[in-house]
This record gives sequence, structure tokens and C-alpha cells, in this order.
Amino acid sequence: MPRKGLSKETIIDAAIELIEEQGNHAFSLNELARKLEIKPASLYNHIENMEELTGAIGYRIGGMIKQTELDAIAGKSGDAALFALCDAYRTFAQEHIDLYKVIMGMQKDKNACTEAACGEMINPIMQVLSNYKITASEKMHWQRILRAMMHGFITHECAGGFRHFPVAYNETYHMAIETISLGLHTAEKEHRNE
Amino acid sequence: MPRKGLSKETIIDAAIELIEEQGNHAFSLNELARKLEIKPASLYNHIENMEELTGAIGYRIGGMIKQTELDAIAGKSGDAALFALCDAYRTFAQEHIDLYKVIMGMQKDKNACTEAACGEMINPIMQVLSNYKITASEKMHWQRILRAMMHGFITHECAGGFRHFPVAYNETYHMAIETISLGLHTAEKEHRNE
DNA sequence: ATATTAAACTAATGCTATTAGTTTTTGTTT
DNA sequence: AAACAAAAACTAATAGCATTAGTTTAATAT
Repeated sequence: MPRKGLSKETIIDAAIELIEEQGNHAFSLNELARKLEIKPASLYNHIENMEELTGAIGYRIGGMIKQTELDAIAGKSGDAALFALCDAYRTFAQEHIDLYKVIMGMQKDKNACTEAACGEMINPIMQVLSNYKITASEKMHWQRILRAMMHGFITHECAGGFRHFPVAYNETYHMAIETISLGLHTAEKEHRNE
Repeated sequence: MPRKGLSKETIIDAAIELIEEQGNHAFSLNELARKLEIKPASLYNHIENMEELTGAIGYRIGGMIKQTELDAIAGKSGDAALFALCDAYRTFAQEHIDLYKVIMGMQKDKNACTEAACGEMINPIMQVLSNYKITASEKMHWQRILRAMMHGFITHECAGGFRHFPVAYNETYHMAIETISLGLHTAEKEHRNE
């Protein structure tokens, strides 16, 4: 029954291509329809509405980040894996800044999609944290801390929120990871003294 | 010359009131004009455009957060001041979540306003960091780390990005601050050994 | 061949920010 | 007090947005 080989997945493909080509700002259902050579209204045969589509795009981007992280930590362990993961995350955001802004935009409206998109990115982090001798609940906490730090850093960095002082962004990011590493090792030590 | 006592400041006042009453989502120039009892087009006698207005609102919110932080750290020093500041920041975001979302939205478009809004919030943080014996450039780095962590945490928390695991948000936040405190104290120690 | 149905279409709605041009009001100057 | 200048309101229009209802097309299944 499909006149073109159109599906939700191919629509998301096109959307991501569009965002990377024209920028997050230029993205709209009109523009997406033009790219797919259909009329805007026809999109509603495949998607619920804009919010759902955005969520699906965000989920896809989450998956891309997850894969990038997995590739980065492959064969590594301990602090090396930690640093590799954090660097990979930031590099992805820098190289696909318009895609990352989709995730930024989603966070304004709390919905199930945001939860799902974030869920994608948790797995590699938990894998990295498994190298540290901490409890299961500690792992849940540190996973949050890592994600908060990485996301907060990137949003500030790319919005100009860090421009006020003349010190290198790379160095700050490195210090932040170092700090988390220190915290993790301290937690390990405390368990040894119990 | 003003027919009503309208100015850029009173418009921002009304905008903030509107956002707190109706939510960030319902905010528009139409709604703002209705509240001020003028026609939407008349707003352009006072503002450049939507982006500039949003920036001005963000700047104002930045000032509110700054004041909240200053109040929170008054009379405190060291780690007590650090914890008080971080708690005040998060509490403000929770109690004025729709205002905080304005800042979240601004970060998608890099502009001078974002830089200015963030600039407002730096002062109290630098004040807190002055209690630690670290170098000037270290202070610049730690200021960024603190802001990244706080902002990243709040965006995730309020968007549902932390829902995956059954551990308390408060505890995670506390651990994050503790970690930064540990990092600061470690930096102090390293200077003593030089 | 016929019936079914997904997926396209057209057309319209009501929202958004924004611009141009006009009128009203107010404060200043003659 | 009368005239002028300018700020700030207005009306009217535009182009874009997401979205809905109703209709037609085209491909598949019977």
C-alpha cells in the first residue's frame, strides 16, 4: 500500500539528514515533507504529531550516542574507559551540534520520549562504572552525576555560557572528569575500610 | 509620551508573571499583549523581536537566581557556603520551573543574551570559591564545573532523565556537591605540597 | 475483476512572529 | 494658548507553523 517506501524509520532518517544539513533551526514538517517529496499533511499517516516525531528523533540520537560511547570504551577499563566515554560524548555533541540541540529542546517538555532517549545512553556508562568497586545503588548515583556533568558542560559550552573567563574548555572538562574519578576512587577506598 | 506606563522593564515584569501563571508553554507575544491590554504589534515599540525579549527575560531570571544565591550564602563560608549555594540554585529551579525552562530554551540559540544571563550567576559562585585556597585560573575552571553540574542535574531531573533507577534525587545531588568539595580540597592540598 | 485499505492529496483553520502605514496622545516649544 | 514633534498606540496584512477533515489514488488481497 505504500506509494513511496515511506515508514516511520525512513522519516526519521530524513529528519536527521535535514537537521544536519540545514540546522536544527530550519527543521519543520514543511521542510521535512519537501525533502520527502510529499505534502506536509501526508506525514500524519506515519507520525502522531510533532512532539512524538521529535521524541523519536531524540531516541534515535540517543542510540547514536550510545554506539559512539560503546565504540570509544571498547577494550578499555578503569579511568581510561571513563575518560574515553566522556570525551566521546562531548566530541559527538560538538560534531553533531544540531542533533544535540534536539535533545536540549526535548528537555523543556517532560515526556516519556526524553526518558527513553536518556535510557539509551545509560548502558555504556553503567558498563564503565562496573570497573569500580562500588555498590549497585552507588552506580545509579554516579551514572546520574556523570550524565549531569557532561550534559551541563556541553550546553554551557555551546551556548556561550563559559565565555567569561580565558581558560581553555578542554582543560575544564578534563578537570571535571578527574574530579569524578577521584570521587569514585574515594568511594572504593571507603568500602575497603568497612 | 507613553500612553500607559509601559517600558521594557514593565514588559519583562509582565512576561515573567505570565510565564509563572500560565506556564512557559503558553507564553507568546499575543498572550503578553493581552495581559498588558495592548495589541501584539504595539510590543515592537519597546522590544526588538522575540529573541531579544527572551534574552532580556533570561537575563532577569539570571539576576533572580544570583540574588537567591547571595541570600543563601550570606554569613557562610567553606563547604557550608558551597552546599548552601547549590541547594539554593536547585530549589529556585524547582520552585520556578517555568522560568528555568526559559533559560533552557535560550541555550539552543547561542547569543550574547545567554552569555549575559549566565554572567549574572557567576558572581556568587566566585564568592564561594574564594574561600578555597586555589589559584585564580583554577577558580575559573571550578566555577564552570559547578555550573555545568547544577544545570545538567536540573535539566535531567525535571525532564524525567533520571527516572530509570530507584535512588533519591536529593542524595545524588548531595553526592555531586560532595565530589566537587573533595576535588576543591584536593586542589588545596596539592598547593600546600609545592 | 473487485473490494479493501494505506497513503497520498486538497483545502481550510487558527496559531505564531513580524512589518508597513496610520492615528492618537502626550510633552515640549513657540 | 497653539503648534509641533515624537513616542506609542492602532489597523491591516504577510508568511510561516502544526494540525484536521474530507477526498482521491494506488497497491494489495480476495
